[in-house]
Amino acid sequence: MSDLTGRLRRESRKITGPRAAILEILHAHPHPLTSREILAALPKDHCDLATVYRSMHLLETMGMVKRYHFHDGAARFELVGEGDDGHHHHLVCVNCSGVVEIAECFPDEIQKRIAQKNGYKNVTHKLEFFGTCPDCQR
Amino acid sequence: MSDLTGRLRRESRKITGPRAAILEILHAHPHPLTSREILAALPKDHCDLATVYRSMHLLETMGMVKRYHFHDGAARFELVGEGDDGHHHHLVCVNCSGVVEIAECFPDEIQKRIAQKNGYKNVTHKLEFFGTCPDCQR
DNA sequence: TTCTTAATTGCAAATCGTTTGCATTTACAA
DNA sequence: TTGTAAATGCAAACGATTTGCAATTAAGAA
Ligand SMILES: [Mn+2]
Ligand SMILES: [Mn+2]
Ligand SMILES: [Zn+2]
Ligand SMILES: [Zn+2]
Repeated sequence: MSDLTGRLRRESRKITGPRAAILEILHAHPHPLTSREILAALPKDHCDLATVYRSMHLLETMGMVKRYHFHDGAARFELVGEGDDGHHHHLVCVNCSGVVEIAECFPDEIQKRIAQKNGYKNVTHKLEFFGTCPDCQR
Repeated sequence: MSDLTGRLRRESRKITGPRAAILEILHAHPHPLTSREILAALPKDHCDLATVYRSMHLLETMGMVKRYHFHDGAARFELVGEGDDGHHHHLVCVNCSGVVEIAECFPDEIQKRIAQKNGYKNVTHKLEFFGTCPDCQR
């Protein structure tokens, strides 16, 4: 947690109450959360939704959180470890929205081939899996 | 094109001016288009944006178009061939938004393994590649 | 510790993509 | 030709996100 605030300080950003609280929430949650969910999880409902949005934007540009998009329109955020680049994928239940973290990734050789074949540089990917979780299969 | 109207008729949906025009546009464009882009491409600007949205919704539930999400918030649509299920992916330039159609797909064995390991059924995936296209590399 | 100031916040209004209610029009089968 | 369900236009409603602005505050300097 102190390493998180350290990263903020290093870029001359203030360590404010809302930010510390948001980082706590993200730290305590293993899965992507929407800005609204973060706000709801915040103790004492003490900051504005706009502040959550602004915080997520800042943390994202600092590489401290990753943004994900599942089936609904809302963005979801997950904390990224200090060294880690945070790249990974999810398996989402189309019925209950339950999320499973996935270790597998798109094969790098294939991605390299795609990049080269089309002359694109710095190619990355967004990949999410969708299906029906055990609980939702009747 | 007649097979498209046929699919509409088969479900007792009317073949209206706007719908025919929208199908023309989609047929003429090889890449995903936003509702707004479709409206702009429409001859004589003759239908309402709400009608485009309603049409895309209908065509999607009929399996005639596929919906995609790239980096911005807008949904994009592509026509699906009659027999085809339309599943495929794109390589999008993060600078100019140029799109390349990609033939490669996420390896099925790995997806099966992911599904089985987590007890999920009917697992599918959404996968898009992002990078810098040749023109945007200076 | 107090001062100074740029960074941050709350609040409300604005934006953007998308949806919806409703009165009016229209495709098309009988 | 006619009856009727389906489709449309228009404007208002929506949900997520952004932004302008005046008031507040963290944190380095003095
Ligand atoms: Mn995750
Ligand atoms: Mn395509
Ligand atoms: Zn990956
Ligand atoms: Zn695929």
